[in-house]
Amino acid sequence: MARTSRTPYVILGLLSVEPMSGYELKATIDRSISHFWSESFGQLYPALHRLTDQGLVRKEEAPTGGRSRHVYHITPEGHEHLRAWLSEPPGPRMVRNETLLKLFFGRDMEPEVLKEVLRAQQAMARAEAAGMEAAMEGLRREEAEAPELQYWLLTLDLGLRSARAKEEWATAALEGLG
Amino acid sequence: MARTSRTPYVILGLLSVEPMSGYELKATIDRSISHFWSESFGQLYPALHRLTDQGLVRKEEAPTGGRSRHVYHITPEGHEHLRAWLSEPPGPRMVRNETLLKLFFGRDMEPEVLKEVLRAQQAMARAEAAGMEAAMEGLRREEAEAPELQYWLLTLDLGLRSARAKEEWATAALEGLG
DNA sequence: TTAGTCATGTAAATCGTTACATGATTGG
DNA sequence: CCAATCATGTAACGATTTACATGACTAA
Repeated sequence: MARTSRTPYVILGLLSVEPMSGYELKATIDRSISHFWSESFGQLYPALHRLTDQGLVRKEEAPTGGRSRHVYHITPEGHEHLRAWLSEPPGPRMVRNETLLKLFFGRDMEPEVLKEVLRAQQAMARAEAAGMEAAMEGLRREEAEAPELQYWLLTLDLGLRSARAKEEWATAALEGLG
Repeated sequence: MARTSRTPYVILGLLSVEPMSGYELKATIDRSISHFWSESFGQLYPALHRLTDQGLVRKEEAPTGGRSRHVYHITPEGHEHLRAWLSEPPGPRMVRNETLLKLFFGRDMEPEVLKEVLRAQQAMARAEAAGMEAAMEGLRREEAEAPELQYWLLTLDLGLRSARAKEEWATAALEGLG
């Protein structure tokens, strides 16, 4: 559990790029920052209400036909709030890696199971790296004019390098196990 | 939040190496798996009680003078339970990286603040890599005979490679920003 | 004597996921 | 007509941290 939820900041950040509905926020999160962040509707909708009460976002009714739809806009105070958070140095990440936890106790695993876990990690890392590369290419093509492009690429680049490191690690580990 | 807590498995895993008290479990976690896992007393003590009720660990009174102390031993059923969990393929990790979240919104940051964040990441990654190397050397020296050695080194090796990847990423990013 | 460490525990508060509930629209 | 998608929300449950409470032993 984080001492304070980051959900409001994710919302403010995304709304600073473009006004959106809660549903669209969820879709955007899943599409563009899912490699390092996730949110559920159960967090998003209540957070949007709180942000509205605090005057950090403004709600606008924008129904599609008879289908209700609320588009949220960031307010100047909201933008200020976002910038204040961005200026704070990020605290120490909370680390919880279940795969490493299992490997740490690898002595109690069947050698074949252990190798399978590593092969799975290797394959996943390879796929992840390919995904990052594809996403980077896609961004460069489709968002060539976006002023945020370099920042978005930055996050993908760490994902790519991490995935490659993980793949090399799994490969080396499998070799080491014979 | 994880659907089901991993705390009991961490406990079983560590107790499979050596019987320990709750306090020692916490110290061991902080010392040897802190680079990929953490637990708090608020989780550990209740979990130890539950595990005792389930017969997966056995409690033994081992006071130090007038200071109460409970040493927990893993039972055969506990070991079975641990092995069953280890055989399950690890699920997809939940990803939440606050630093990347901030960088994603880097357009709203002062360029100097952004660079400072990256330099801090670079320094942290360098220190982390050095720490991993030191820990690996330490393990190789002090736990040379431990049958778990190669598994422990495995987790440190991923930490080392990831730290290096991060350092290279931060360096490249700083160059890219001019 | 006092700070630090060893040692065990609980309560409050919050965070976050999952499941559920509801209803309109669109495309096959 | 039916499934998928768009759209908004709540309730229940479990996970986790933080703060608090208590007390003994140890070394400066």
